[in-house]
Amino acid sequence: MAAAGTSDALSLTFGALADPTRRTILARLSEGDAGVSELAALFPAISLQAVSKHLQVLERAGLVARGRIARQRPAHLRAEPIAEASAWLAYYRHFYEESLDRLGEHLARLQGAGPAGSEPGGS
Amino acid sequence: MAAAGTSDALSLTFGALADPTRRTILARLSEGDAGVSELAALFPAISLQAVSKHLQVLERAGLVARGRIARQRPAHLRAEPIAEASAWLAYYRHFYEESLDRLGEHLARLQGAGPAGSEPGGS
DNA sequence: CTTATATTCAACCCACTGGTTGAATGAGAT
DNA sequence: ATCTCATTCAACCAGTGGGTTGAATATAAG
Repeated sequence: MAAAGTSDALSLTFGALADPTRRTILARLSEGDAGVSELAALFPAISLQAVSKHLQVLERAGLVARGRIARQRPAHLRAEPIAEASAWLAYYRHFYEESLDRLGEHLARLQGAGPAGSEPGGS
Repeated sequence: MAAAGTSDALSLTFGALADPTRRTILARLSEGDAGVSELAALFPAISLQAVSKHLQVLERAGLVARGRIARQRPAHLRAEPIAEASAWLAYYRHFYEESLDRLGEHLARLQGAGPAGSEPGGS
């Protein structure tokens, strides 16, 4: 069902973001463009082809654009869909801001413990 | 292959958000708690059981908590995972803010001005 | 032209997802 | 106890998703 290619932009974006490998790819891309092999080197456990597929998912969601330099097809981060997702989430902001008032400690944990390893935060 | 129940919180959250039906449920819940039948009434096209399953997905992601009032199990919005997702996305904020503000920044630089940048404000 | 590099295509596997229907459970109402 | 409403469980189906391997397609370099 769901007609296979008919998902809306938000669903594509959240769907693309729902995978740790892809989030790591985006984090890497946030530090500069990179080709498939270069990205694949970050994931010794999975094949180059799998990374290529991840890139295609990100591309379909509009989160990366691909160029062509020599025989490479470097991926470039596009943040527009992230902005859209962010805007969608922002609607719920007052809910968690409310709970932040009551649960300051929990907030500290959310922001401090944060995404392990692969996630952004470095540099 | 992801070991079935081993996804991290962020993946569960984004995964739960990647479905329009579930996003609609959350939107409805943002206006007040509701039971399954009440929520199912919003989706004449799909069965009550399907809605119940969606609720379970949202629950697994921590986006809703369930209570018990009479013979109903009202769903209640929990925004903490949204806050986490928001925090993750926030890392990429400067990318889209940059493109929105690129012209302004460029002008500021030409004038030798300091940290001009327009206040993010909204979001 | 041949070879090496970078990436994609194709076929396949299996787990998970979104949906269905039908039966089972839980808890008020009578 | 029985009936009824609200919800979940169970079995099933088709489609998708993440992964694999092997072959194919550019493009650069010798």
